[in-house]
Amino acid sequence: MPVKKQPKDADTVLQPTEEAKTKGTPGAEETRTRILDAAQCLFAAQGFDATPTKAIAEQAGVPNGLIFYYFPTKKALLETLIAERNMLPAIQAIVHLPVRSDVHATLVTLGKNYLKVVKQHEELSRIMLREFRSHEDIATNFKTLREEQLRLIAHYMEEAMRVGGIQPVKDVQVMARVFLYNLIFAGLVDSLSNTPRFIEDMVDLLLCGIARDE
Amino acid sequence: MPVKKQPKDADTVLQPTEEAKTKGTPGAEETRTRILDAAQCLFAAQGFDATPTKAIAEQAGVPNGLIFYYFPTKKALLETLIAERNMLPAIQAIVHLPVRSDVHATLVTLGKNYLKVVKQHEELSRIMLREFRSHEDIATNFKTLREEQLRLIAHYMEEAMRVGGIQPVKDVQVMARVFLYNLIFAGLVDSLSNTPRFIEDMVDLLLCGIARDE
DNA sequence: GTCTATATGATGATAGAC
DNA sequence: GTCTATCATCATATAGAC
Repeated sequence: MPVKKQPKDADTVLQPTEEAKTKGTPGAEETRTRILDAAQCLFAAQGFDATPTKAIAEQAGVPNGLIFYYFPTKKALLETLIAERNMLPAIQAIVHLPVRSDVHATLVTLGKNYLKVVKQHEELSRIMLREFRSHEDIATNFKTLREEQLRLIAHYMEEAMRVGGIQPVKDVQVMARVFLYNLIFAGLVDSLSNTPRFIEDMVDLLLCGIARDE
Repeated sequence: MPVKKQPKDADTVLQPTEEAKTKGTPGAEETRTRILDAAQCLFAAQGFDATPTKAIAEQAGVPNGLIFYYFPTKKALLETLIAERNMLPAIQAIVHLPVRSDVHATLVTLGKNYLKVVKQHEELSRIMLREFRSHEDIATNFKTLREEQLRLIAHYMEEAMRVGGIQPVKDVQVMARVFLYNLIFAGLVDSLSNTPRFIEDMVDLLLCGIARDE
C-alpha cells in the first residue's frame, strides 16, 4: 500500500526513499505527485470521464499500471486531488491582509487577490465546477468551500467598512455573496470579464458609488 | 436519412407519418423527441461522457440501434439538443414585459422571471455549463447566449430606470452583468440561494438602497 | 421506421516479472 | 517501486431482418 500523506507543505516528507536520498532517482513521492499533476491537468481540460488512465500515465511519464499502485481506482485519484489540493488556505491568507481606510481600494485589492487565487487553482476549481453533480463528496466539498469563503469575505468586508467609517447600505452577507459569485463566474466561465476593470466596476456598484477615491 | 427539422413550436410538423395520422402509433417525430428528452435528462444528471447510448435508449423506450437512425453519432445528439432547445426566446419574452414606475419592483420581477426561465431550461443550462469546455460549438453557443442576455437585460434595466426617473450610479452594463452572473450561479450551482429573498436583496444592493417601496 | 445481433475498439484494473 | 502483458467489460456504431 502506498504512503498516503497530506503534504500541505513540501519538505515535510516522512521517509524519503533511500534512492531519493542519495541519487537523482525520482522517488515515490515525486512519482505520486507527477500522476496527480497529470490527472489534474487532464481532468480540467477534458473532464473526468473523458480522460483515460492511459492518458494520465503518458503525461506523467509512467506506465499505466503504476497509477493503480498509488491509487486503488481512477475515482480515488480524483478524490485525492480534491482532498489534498485545497484553495481555502490561500483565501485565508488573503483575508488576513490588513484593511486600509480606503474601503474602495481595500475591496478592489481583495477582488484582485481573490481572482489571483482562483487562477492559481484554476484546474482544481474547474474540476469541482464540472464534476460536483456526479460525485457526492465533491459536491459537499464544493459547498463547504463556498460557505467558508462567504464567511471569510463577509467578515473582511465588515472590518473594511468599520475601519473606513462606512455604514453598509444593506446586509454585508449579500454584498459578500454577490462579490463571490461574480468573481467565481468571471474567473471560471467568462474569462473575458477577468479584467481589473470589471472588479473596480463591481466594487463601485457594491459600494453605491460612495467611498470612491477617498 | 431522418427528417431534420427545427421544431421551435410543435404542431409545425411537416409530414406526420401516415400511421400517426390515423392511429395512436408513436410516429417518427415523437420517437425522435423521446430520444432527445432522454438524452437531455441523462446528460444533465451524469454528464455526456458518463452516459452510454444504451441508457438513453432504455429511458426513451427504444432499442439502442434506433438512436443512430435519427442521429449519426452520440455527439450529434448532444449538438442537436443545444441547437434546437434554446432558452433565448423565453428571455426575450421576459424583457418585452412592460416596465413599471417602481424600479425596484420591476427588477425584482425581472429577476424572478429570469430564474424561472433558467429553471425551466435547467437541464440544458447544466449541460452547457458542464460541457462547454470540451465542445467548441457549445462554448460558442454558450458565449453568444450570455452576450445576448446581457444586451437584453441591460436594455431593459435602462428602460426601467428611465421610466422610474432614477439616475444610475454606474454604467448599466455593469449592473446587468452582476445581475446576470449572480442569477446564473444562484440558479445552476448554489440552489440554496435560489430564493425570492436573494433576488430582492440583490436588487436592493444594485439600486444602492434607493427606490425601495416607491 | 423499428428491432436484434454483433463488429470493433477502448477502458479500468490485475498479475506477476524484475 | 517500476514495468509489461493482459483480462474482462463495456462503449459506439453498423448490418441487415422485419
